[in-house]
Amino acid sequence: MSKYVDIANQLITMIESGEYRPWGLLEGELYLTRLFSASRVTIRKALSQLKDRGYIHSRQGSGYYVNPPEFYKEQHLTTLSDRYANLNLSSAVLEFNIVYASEEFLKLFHLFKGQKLYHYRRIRLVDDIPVTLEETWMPVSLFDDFNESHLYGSVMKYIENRYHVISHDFKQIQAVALNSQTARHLRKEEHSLSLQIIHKVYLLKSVLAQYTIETQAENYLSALSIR
Amino acid sequence: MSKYVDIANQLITMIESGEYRPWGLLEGELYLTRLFSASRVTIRKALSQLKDRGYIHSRQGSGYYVNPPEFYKEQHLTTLSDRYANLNLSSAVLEFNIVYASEEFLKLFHLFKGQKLYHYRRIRLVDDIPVTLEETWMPVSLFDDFNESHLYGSVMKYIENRYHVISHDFKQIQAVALNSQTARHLRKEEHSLSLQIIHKVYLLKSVLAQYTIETQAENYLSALSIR
DNA sequence: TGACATTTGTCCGTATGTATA
DNA sequence: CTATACATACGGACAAATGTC
Repeated sequence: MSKYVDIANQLITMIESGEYRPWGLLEGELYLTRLFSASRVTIRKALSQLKDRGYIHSRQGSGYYVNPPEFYKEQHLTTLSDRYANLNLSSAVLEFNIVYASEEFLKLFHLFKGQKLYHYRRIRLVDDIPVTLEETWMPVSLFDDFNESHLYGSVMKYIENRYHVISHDFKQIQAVALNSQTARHLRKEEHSLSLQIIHKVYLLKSVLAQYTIETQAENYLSALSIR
Repeated sequence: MSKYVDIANQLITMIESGEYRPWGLLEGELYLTRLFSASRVTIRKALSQLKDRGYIHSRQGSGYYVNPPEFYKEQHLTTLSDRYANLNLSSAVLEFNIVYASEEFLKLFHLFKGQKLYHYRRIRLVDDIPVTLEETWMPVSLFDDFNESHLYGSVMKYIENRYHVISHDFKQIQAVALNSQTARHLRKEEHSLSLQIIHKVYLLKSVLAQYTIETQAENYLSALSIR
């Protein structure tokens, strides 16, 4: 682990422990260089991570300020396992099979006719409350040792361990009305509105490793931009 | 304008002109330091901007790669004026008035009973096609010279010129079904699904300057995360 | 497999610019 | 006006990953 990541994590722990008031002032760069025995460049890199993740913001000539929890705590637009890090995340598998790729998927995954895809649907639960339903397709040719047992953990982590390179996660968000089956799985009313996030997970270059449709139980996501 | 922003803009122009194939290799840091007569730190800062905005990604030991246009061209989750920069953006004002703040708004804006809010609804059009309907509230006490003429340009820019500090834009996204009036304004079918983005724009500390409900005409947004 | 050059990533010290209080 | 604090920029060194011979 690099030094700035380590420092960033320590600062995040401090902030999440409630050590600072929302909108309150964080220690300055000079103080932090001494506290962590690091150069100013390294401290600034750590602080920049905290900015990107919504924990703090800064004003030239003034200082670093701690953001209120809603800016970093809520349903953010990242991967699911990231969103629910440190939480009691589990899975219920609804379906796992191997299918022939349709015309669209052949093109999307750059496969040849007759090649196959893993296909699964699973519910992700936090503290036994359903938060999303995922439907995913992945090329069999890329993952020869993939099986149902992987669905009970993080599939992203499996892909990372397998290839050591996930370059992109491209997401599109859209509004949907839940059909009766999905609503039942997510314990919502039929026809209630929610958000769907379509993920395209790439390995290298244009190699698409996973196509996922993630249907949320809750009808909101949050994001933050800072100057 | 700082040097790295200038370099970043030049690189973006190069990429958008189609000078590179999607997934193709960008020149290396060393080459760019010579091309722009800048230090490696400055080049890296410029490249880091491009990464954050979805234009490129990098791999240690290998190089910088140009992303396909869908990663940066589409409806991204930023401010509207940012999303449609360089486009022919115009406004149609539906309503502009001054109202007493409700209980909720008094609390949200930290106002005292009896204080007032500007309230407006406007349609934003790109090439005369409606893209969003905005409904906004802003405290009169913060903006004594605000009037309807400002609604035909960027209100964000007006706020920035007025106070020189916008610290945060906190956004929440939710799915909605368009009511008949909104659907008509956005030229969509009644009850069609779309996305709503609720913006809270902050000045300094906890000073909320604007609360906006932005209803999109199109039912999608995109985002990108990169390792 | 191993050695090597290349390229990005991390880290340090230092100087100067600029906004804030 | 001045001190403080963040922002930008330079130069240099070494680490780590990659691609190739």
